[in-house]
Amino acid sequence: MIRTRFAPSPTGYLHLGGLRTALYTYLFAKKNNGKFILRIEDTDQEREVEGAVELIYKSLRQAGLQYDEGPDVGGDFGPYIQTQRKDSYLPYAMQLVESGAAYPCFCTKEELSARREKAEAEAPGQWKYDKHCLNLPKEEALRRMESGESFVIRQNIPTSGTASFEDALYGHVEAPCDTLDDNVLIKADGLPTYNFANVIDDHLMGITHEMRGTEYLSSTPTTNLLYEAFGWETPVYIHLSPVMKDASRKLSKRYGDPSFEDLLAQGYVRDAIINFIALLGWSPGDEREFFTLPELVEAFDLKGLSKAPAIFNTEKLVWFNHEYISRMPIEEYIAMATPWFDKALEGKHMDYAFLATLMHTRTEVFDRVPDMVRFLGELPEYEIDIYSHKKMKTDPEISLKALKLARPALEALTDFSEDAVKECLMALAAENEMKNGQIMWPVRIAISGLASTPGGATEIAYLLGQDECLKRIDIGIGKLENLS
RNA sequence: GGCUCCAUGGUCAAGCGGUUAAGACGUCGCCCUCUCAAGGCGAAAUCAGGGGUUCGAUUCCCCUUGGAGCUGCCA
Repeated sequence: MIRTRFAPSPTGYLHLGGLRTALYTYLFAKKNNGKFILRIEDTDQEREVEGAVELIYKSLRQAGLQYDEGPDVGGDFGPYIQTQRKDSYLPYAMQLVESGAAYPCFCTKEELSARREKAEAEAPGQWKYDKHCLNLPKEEALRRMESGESFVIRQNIPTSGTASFEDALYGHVEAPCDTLDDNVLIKADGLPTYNFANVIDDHLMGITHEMRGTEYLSSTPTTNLLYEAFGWETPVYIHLSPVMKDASRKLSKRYGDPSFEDLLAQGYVRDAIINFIALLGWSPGDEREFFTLPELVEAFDLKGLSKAPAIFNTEKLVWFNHEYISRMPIEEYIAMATPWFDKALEGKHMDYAFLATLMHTRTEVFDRVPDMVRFLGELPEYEIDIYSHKKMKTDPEISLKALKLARPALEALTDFSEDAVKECLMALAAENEMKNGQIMWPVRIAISGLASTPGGATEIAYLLGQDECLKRIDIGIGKLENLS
């Protein structure tokens, strides 16, 4: 039975790189009929952010990545929050101390930094812990530990040879032991470090495949030594390349890059985000590009994972979002768009269902909707030069003529439906031997005040209603008459 | 500095010794059209550089260059 885990630290919101790691971890488990587990790694109490754990639950749920075991859903291998497993780590560390794979260290931070400073002066960048406490007599060490003296437990890395592991993606990775440091396993506060907690918990929770970011690639030979020291079977390692903002920066909150929640709030739809994220660093191997979550489960394969970092390209996300929005049923669109319509048209009566038909295929991201429809609520200021359009063969003079023709014709209409307006305006063009565009363009400009709009003159006229249309046409006529 | 990893168009990427080097986004052009979108058609654009190995390298090896990560009592 395959078991994978997503193990975030509660240090803030779920960023997109984290979301992608969670996604792949979920997909791999589900593809293989395995279990997907959530574990909270909160051993760094200082960095913990209030409410971050709940945010992780919420984001994962919103993303549709339901975990089979986790803090808020239970499971047979709990607790799933590391601080709640606090007491289970030290005995394992002591087991290592017993076998010589680890040792207690009483060096204070002050002593350490003094020695480090001195060493740096002689050989810059060469400092490693000097194994100062390694040779303390065992009895003395135990006595000092029991006396309540502050201590940490360090991993005893061999001074020669190499440490290595096999990665499903990167293959054989090895590092010379003499470049590795005697890492702290148990901190002075009694809590384990990431590297140690991870080994213990993954083993205890029966994790078979360890998927995580490449930032752990170079520390894995070291931690793999721990598995060997315990005599435990190692999981399959699968390191995932990072999601970048540009060629040299990772996506990060510090530079204002959006989180999953931010994207949702901006009006990106969940499935579009997931679809896009899935394809950032993974390829199905064929030319499909639209996937629902179940389809991703079906298609997912480790072989499609990319080793190189992928740059988060917002334009493509926007494209995906547009596609997903265009494909959603109109009812769903209306429901999603209404709050955004309200934002720009508050208080105005308007046929939202009709407006939705215009906006449906024109919506890329919902937060762009208000600016697109605002002109319906209030006629924007505009320059008369937008009445001129070469291809439509219009200029201010023709426009004035068109508006003067359209004004009474529209006023005479008793049915102001879109079809009726269209019929009326088309007839007008024909009667006066004008091109359709020579009527339509000026009318649209007059009633919208914009060079480009969602929908044409007749659709906008219907939405605005007869009175508002005539008012706006009068304004247009006024502007054009003032010209001459 | 040391160690580890990575490298196909602007971006995501297919390719896994012989291809006209897919596809998508974006860009540009044309068509359609009452504007804008949408849609249709088309175009430009990639194997970082240098050595090998081989009959033949985008593909395998080495070096250089560039980038990333680690080098914390952070994860």
